[in-house]
Amino acid sequence: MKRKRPQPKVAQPDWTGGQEPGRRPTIRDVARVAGVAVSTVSYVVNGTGQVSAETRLRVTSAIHALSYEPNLLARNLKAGRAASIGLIAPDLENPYFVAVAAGAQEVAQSRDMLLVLCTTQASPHWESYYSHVLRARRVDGLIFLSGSGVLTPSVMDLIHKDSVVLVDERLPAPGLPSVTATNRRGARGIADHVLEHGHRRIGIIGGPSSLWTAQQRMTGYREALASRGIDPDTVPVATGDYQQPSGYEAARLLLDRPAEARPTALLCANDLMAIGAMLYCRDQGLRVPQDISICGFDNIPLAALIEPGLTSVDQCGRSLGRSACRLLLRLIAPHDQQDTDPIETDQPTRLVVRSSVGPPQP
Amino acid sequence: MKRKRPQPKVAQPDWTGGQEPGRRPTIRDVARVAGVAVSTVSYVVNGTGQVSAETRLRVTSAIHALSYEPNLLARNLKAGRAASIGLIAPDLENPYFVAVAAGAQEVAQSRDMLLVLCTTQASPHWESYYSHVLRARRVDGLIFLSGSGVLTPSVMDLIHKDSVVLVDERLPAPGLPSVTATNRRGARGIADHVLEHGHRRIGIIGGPSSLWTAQQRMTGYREALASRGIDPDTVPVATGDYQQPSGYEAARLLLDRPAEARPTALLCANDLMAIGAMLYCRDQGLRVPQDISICGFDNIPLAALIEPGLTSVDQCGRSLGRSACRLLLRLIAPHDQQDTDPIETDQPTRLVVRSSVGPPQP
DNA sequence: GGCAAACCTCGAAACGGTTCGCTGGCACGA
DNA sequence: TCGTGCCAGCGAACCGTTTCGAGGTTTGCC
Repeated sequence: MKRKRPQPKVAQPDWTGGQEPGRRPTIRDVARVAGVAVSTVSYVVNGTGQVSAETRLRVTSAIHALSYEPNLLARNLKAGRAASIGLIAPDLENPYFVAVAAGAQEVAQSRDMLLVLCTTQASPHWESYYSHVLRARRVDGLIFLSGSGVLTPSVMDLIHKDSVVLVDERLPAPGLPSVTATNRRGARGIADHVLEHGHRRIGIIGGPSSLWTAQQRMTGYREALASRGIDPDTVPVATGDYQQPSGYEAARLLLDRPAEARPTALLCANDLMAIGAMLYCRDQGLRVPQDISICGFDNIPLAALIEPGLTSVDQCGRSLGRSACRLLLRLIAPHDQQDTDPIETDQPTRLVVRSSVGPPQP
Repeated sequence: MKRKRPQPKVAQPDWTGGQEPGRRPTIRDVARVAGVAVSTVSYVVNGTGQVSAETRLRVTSAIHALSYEPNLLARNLKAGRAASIGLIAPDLENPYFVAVAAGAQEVAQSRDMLLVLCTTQASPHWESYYSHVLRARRVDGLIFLSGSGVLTPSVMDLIHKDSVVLVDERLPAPGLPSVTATNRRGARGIADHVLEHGHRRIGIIGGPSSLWTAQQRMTGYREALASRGIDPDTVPVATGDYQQPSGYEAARLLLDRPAEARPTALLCANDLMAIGAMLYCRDQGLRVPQDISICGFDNIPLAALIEPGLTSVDQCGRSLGRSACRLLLRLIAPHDQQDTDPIETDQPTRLVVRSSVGPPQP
């Protein structure tokens, strides 16, 4: 059904008439019904330009009559931006990531932006895939939570060209927008807390060593150990992937030995792994904290509910997500101050003491 | 900086030259560099049309030279669809919603679709807002999890006109695509399980009565009670909002009375409220399940980790999300069978027995 | 009365793709 | 030699907006 441009537009049936059911009214239909030019309708819709009260009325009533809604795809094409931001995160199993997403969505919502959610299973393949797709879609910006820690050149390239805010990642080359918590200080603090109870045989369950957060937390632990005269290099370490099952396995690795050689405390690089470790202890009949002390990191809601309550380090994911999104929006639209505000943000962490850490068995 | 159409395009600097830093290459730039028509480039990019090997090579190398990426906004405008689906959910605090989202994203990812995540705080205002915005953005379809239960006429209207899959909602007027679990049967099953332990004084913590799931679960509870000769109308009921604090408050309402008048078991319409109730019991020194039995619904991961383990009804949110997304995609692109497959799906639920339910105190 | 400044309104060129229909050239067979 | 048909490639319309420049009408002021 092609029209070969007959008389300009007059031959068209008056929209109110033969509907062509599937079609949705466009600005042109509105213009025709209202008897004005397309541009005038646009001015009315956007509140830009000068339009007399009478014309405005005609247009608005035409809009209602047709129940016209502007096509945002077209508007965005014209504007060159999709009015949405992308969030790239490893998964939604980890409540911490969910909290970050919730924070970002909260800010996006308040700014009439849409949030596109992409999960990568911590694989570089999906990370790079979504980076490109979102870029091609002209999202206004990206919030990037890497689960793999490998920032491929193509991703890095993109980070330089586009508005990207890194969360939980601070590159050696500084100057890239990023939002993190004070992981190292937090880790050092909780390790101090454990050591203050008198533990000397410590075990560490670390995160994926390619991840910045894991490195930082490990550094914090080692600083605390060294400051108490324990050589960090003698401390047994198992590495997990920040997910619960890996905590269980890591605990088995560290604890499956005679009691007198066994660590009396486990420093876990995140809560999910700490909970995995607690589950292992439960299965083995080891009591927490009497037989073994355990601490985590992140302070996910679960930490408060599990028995015993898990001592952890709070880094409010939601607020991190909010900060990331706000920073991103500032990068996109540098309304006022832009070089006054820092481009990197460190959010303080807070030790949350519950009951999973106690003095070692005499 | 307007050009007033001088010589058609020749005056333009050869793209490789003066870059205009911000600009990104378009299909026209590629065409110019490759020395072919725009349409030819399009054919190469999409693999449609007939293009000789030699020309194809010229085009692809131009594409690489410019590192051209097609503008998906433009493509989508032309196609009239955004190649993405919207997910409208109350919030991300409830792990059940997160599971649904994860399932939907999983399917979307496998189909090269983007997932737009919108949270509504269970308010009709945001529900209607996002319905319209997503429609205006020409998303291909919507997955709708209502938190308010009030489907305003404008939302209903949209549901009829667009591809929308309702989750956890079954309208009186059938024929609307929807995905649910067998809430009523599940509720009846878990109530039976509790009653089999010999409880006679029961309390119910219900969900928001405007919600279909809450109604269904309540009906299931009442059926179970009636079948054991307990008049459901005599059973004390408190209504929460499916969130944890409301469970705490509801438990206070139901349990704050002398032991001999107190329910010995609490049927909670979801896990979050059940956990709230457990927290209240913990604060009051009531032991679960010795002093009081508690059960939930949803079987969120927390249910397995809290002490004591929460007996619940599993409705795999992730799989519900997957089904919803698959159904949606089928509605959008009815490739083969379309009326053979049902448009409404009931996913079976499963009773998960843990240790929060026991016999009443003698 | 004349002129400038507002004030409205309109037409048309973008934005960056896809796709339809057409054409020029070539190989083929009669 | 001349159709015929096919293949590659081209040009232009179109998707639904925004926005610029220009034109026509009032209005205000001297």
